[in-house]
Amino acid sequence: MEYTVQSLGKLAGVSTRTLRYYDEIELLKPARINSSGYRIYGQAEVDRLQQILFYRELGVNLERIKDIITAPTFHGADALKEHHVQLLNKRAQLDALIANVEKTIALNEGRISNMSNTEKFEGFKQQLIDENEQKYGKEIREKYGNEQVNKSNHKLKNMTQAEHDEVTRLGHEVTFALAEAFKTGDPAGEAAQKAAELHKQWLSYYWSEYSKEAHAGLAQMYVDDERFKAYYDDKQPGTAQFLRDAIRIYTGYRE
Amino acid sequence: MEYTVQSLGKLAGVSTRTLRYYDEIELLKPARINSSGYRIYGQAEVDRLQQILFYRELGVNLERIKDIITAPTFHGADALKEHHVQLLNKRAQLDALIANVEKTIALNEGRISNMSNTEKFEGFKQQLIDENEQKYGKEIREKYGNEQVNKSNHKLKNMTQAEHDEVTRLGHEVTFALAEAFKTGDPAGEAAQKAAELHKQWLSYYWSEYSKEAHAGLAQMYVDDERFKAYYDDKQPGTAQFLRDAIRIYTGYRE
DNA sequence: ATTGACCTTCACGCAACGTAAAGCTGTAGA
DNA sequence: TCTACAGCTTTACGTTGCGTGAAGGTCAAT
Repeated sequence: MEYTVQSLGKLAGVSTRTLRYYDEIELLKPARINSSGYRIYGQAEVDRLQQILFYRELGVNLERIKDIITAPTFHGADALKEHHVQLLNKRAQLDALIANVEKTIALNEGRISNMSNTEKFEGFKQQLIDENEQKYGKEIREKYGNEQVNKSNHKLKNMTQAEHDEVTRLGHEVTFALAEAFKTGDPAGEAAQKAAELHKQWLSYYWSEYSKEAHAGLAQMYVDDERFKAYYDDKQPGTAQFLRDAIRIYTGYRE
Repeated sequence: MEYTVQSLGKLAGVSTRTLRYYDEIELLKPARINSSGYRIYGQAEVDRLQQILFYRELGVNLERIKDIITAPTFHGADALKEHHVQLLNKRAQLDALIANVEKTIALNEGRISNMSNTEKFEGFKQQLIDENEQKYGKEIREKYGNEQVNKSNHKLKNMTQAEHDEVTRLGHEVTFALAEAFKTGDPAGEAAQKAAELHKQWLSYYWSEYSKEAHAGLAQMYVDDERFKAYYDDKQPGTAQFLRDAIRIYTGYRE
């Protein structure tokens, strides 16, 4: 089956402008251009568009979608499983929001007597910030100084929902890549270095400025600090140390 | 309890920039400005912000949110119930999307053998309907009752491609016949009555059950509502009113 | 008295399209 | 064969909802 802009748009529920735009930014090129200059799409493009829309639904920006699905390492089947996890997350968040609106209605009707202002905004954002601050904030401050953490908080505070989703997604990617790399056993190998790279990207959402030294220092902290260690070693003991080694090599700070 | 931009932002999970922007567009003004020019928000603003975020979550644009919640007819409690309905809809859509991704995974793994291209976009398409809902749904509901709109959505969702093509074709026919009839200037004439008849046929694709009263009511809405009026008056001003008159005669509801 | 985290007002930037404008193509009907 | 008219093209400016400095005032603590 072949599609023109209009028929594909109708099928997928997007505008023709959107398809032309996706062509323009090289996110989704038509299979071919016919003799009259019309864009003609085939089955491969239909499937690719589906993938694109999954990512878009999760709030990933188009530039990153392009990077992801054009990467040589991209594996459609894995991506779908990741979508599945993310969509379940999203549904959990939606459930929280529904609980919120139900509670607010109950409050209005006098069926319950009080509701804190904090509760009134539950479900709009994941409460990653507070959790992080409570669990690790204090000790990180003590050991590694206030400055970095403050800056980190500043960025987190001003993060949009989309960015927040993005950083969560990146976090999952790091975990996944790290688990894969761990199997190879080689922290200098390609897989491990890719994981370190992803970790840097993830980190740059928390730090206003990146430095290799700080990155390496953090990696050491992952090993020193029991909680961080537990987090990374959760499924595979030794992962925290493996990550530290990979990052040391990545940053060039080997001692 | 009083809040500054930052504390309110933190509470609600929005950036300080967002709050200043909402002030700028008069969507959410602070309760007062203190002696140093700082924005100070109180409880009323907290509650209003919650309402705003509910609407925003549902994809309503800020201009419309402003119109809705500043309208003299606005009733917070009713709005919350509407949010509840909409959020449940959204969850249903999300479930459809999750079903989609699960089915796609099953297809990839060979557990099922086929999946139509239409199915591959299920759960995305639903969004289009939601958007329509948000744009027009609420006002139509308010004015003309809930039932009709719900039924309309249901039919639209379950339409096959062929039916969809047919309804589109019929829509064009209506437009064409109406333009022809308009030239005669006579809403009781043969041409105009033919157009009204076509309009009824077209309508029956959206409504599960036709009634003359509802038909006449809709025709009146075409004149009352600016968006619909603009649609029909696009090429020939006065067409909306002409159609209403023709339908009134056709249905016998001359009031 | 100096940090440093608050706050303020401009003002430009950006993603992801929407929306004409101006013109070519393909085919169904007079 | 001519004429509509939907449907395709490119070009280009407009819009929404903020992000992101810059330049500077405020407040509490050191």
